[in-house]
Amino acid sequence: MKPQVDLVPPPGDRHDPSLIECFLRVQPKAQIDSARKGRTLIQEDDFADHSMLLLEGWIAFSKMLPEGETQIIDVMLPGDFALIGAANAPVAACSVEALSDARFINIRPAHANGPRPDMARLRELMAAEIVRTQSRTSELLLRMGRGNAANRLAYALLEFYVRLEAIGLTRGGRFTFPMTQQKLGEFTGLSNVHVCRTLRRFEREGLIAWPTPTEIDLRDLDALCERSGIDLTVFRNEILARRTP
Amino acid sequence: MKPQVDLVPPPGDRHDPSLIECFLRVQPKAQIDSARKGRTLIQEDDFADHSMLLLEGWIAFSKMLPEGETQIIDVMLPGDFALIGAANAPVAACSVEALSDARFINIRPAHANGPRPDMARLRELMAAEIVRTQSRTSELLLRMGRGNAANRLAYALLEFYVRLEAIGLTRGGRFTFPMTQQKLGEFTGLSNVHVCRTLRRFEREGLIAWPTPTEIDLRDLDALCERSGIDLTVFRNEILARRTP
DNA sequence: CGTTTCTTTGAATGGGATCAATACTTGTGG
DNA sequence: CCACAAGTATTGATCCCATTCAAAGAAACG
Repeated sequence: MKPQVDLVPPPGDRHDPSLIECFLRVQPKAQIDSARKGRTLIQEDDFADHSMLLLEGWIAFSKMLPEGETQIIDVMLPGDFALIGAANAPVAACSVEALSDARFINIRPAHANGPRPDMARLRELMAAEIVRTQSRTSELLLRMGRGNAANRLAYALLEFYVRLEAIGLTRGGRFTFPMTQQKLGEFTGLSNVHVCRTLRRFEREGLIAWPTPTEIDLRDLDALCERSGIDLTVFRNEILARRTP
Repeated sequence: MKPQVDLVPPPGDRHDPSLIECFLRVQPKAQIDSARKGRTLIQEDDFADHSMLLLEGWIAFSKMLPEGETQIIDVMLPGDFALIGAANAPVAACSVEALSDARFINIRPAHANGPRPDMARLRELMAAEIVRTQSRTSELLLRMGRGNAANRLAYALLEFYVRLEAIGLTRGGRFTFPMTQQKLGEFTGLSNVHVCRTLRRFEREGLIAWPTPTEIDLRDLDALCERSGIDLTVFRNEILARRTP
């Protein structure tokens, strides 16, 4: 696995420190955990009062109806922060599962709520990450309630693309995509069958391509934006960290 | 309008201070704003770096697709706290609209991030509120992706009931309900027509009743739980503040 | 008391689910 | 290295839930 240094820009680079940098400065001895693909880290309704910082890999938050129907609520990508529980709300709303091999840090409540100025700075960055998580979930919920299959899938693909591009994990419109069509259906609220149909249509229309089984290539961003009802500039402004305020 | 004292339990009552009490202790001179029913307080994509504390009334957070289709993301009830933006993420993901006459306080970022212990306590309560908001949104998203009309509507009604009961705004299964069927459709991702049909079916089956046009009465909580796939005990534990940890 | 907004009900349409069958991958152990 | 199993992708056929369109009551409101 790659070292976490990937997420830390070279010194001298003029930028706001990332949440990870900031946290590691506050808690230099934080323990780094890892999980293999498919591993469930937390079960819905389990006790949990902590947060999570993802260093590497993809992680899904999901919920299930009594009959077993599953919905993925959010996907964490490298560098992301997520509130799972809090001291006064110590119940995990979602199950947490590794969609790929992953490395992460668990943040205990006491690790961020102290009086020191560097912790205050850390909290600012955490608050911003929470706002962006809420933005993503809102966009997804909007399309779950009001969009059709093409709208939802175009949105999902663009969301992954924009977020991965911001951390340098794309080449052109191409990126590693570790989700099966089943999982993509759980994210978009569609059956695996209809995910397949809709993606094949996108492919026939030249919107996307599958260069390898584990990669995807967005070939027509404008068309995908149009289908998903997204304005890329506005969208980036909403869900990406701004490095130079 | 009622005084904010409604939300502050009588002295001598053994309990954890609510977020509102805690905030008013930290910022006693905070300005209280009010808005009439139907008023839009914030527009999607507007600048916003603050949070909101609702003292009285119902407030909706919503998003819109380019064609105008609207989805309500979350509804705030009296006593609720919501993160709208942050210093490092100063964009509102949602529009904010008063569903009834409402009174609220805007919380600036600097008002909660200081080193004082009472602010640390306030942040603990804020973090818990954010976790519960995420829980609600996750439950809604789950049903938006995987539930049918009956499931979604039963969930929505139960969510309002459980939250209102916790703050003493119900009598039996009965409570004031200021949303039109149109708005309820925007919350559950259904057309107003289908909301009407499904609610009438609930009524015929004895699950609910409309004692007055602005009130609703949940007459069979067990049946509503079964339709929505909710276990009331677990659900309360997830979305309600615990007053005696 | 007229006007707007909201609710209610019917009929027709359609998008996506489900069921089913076949290929294609990937991984495992003999 | 191959045989087999398990998971994943693809495509067709059918069905059903919810949308849309339409029109008429009912309630709220100035």
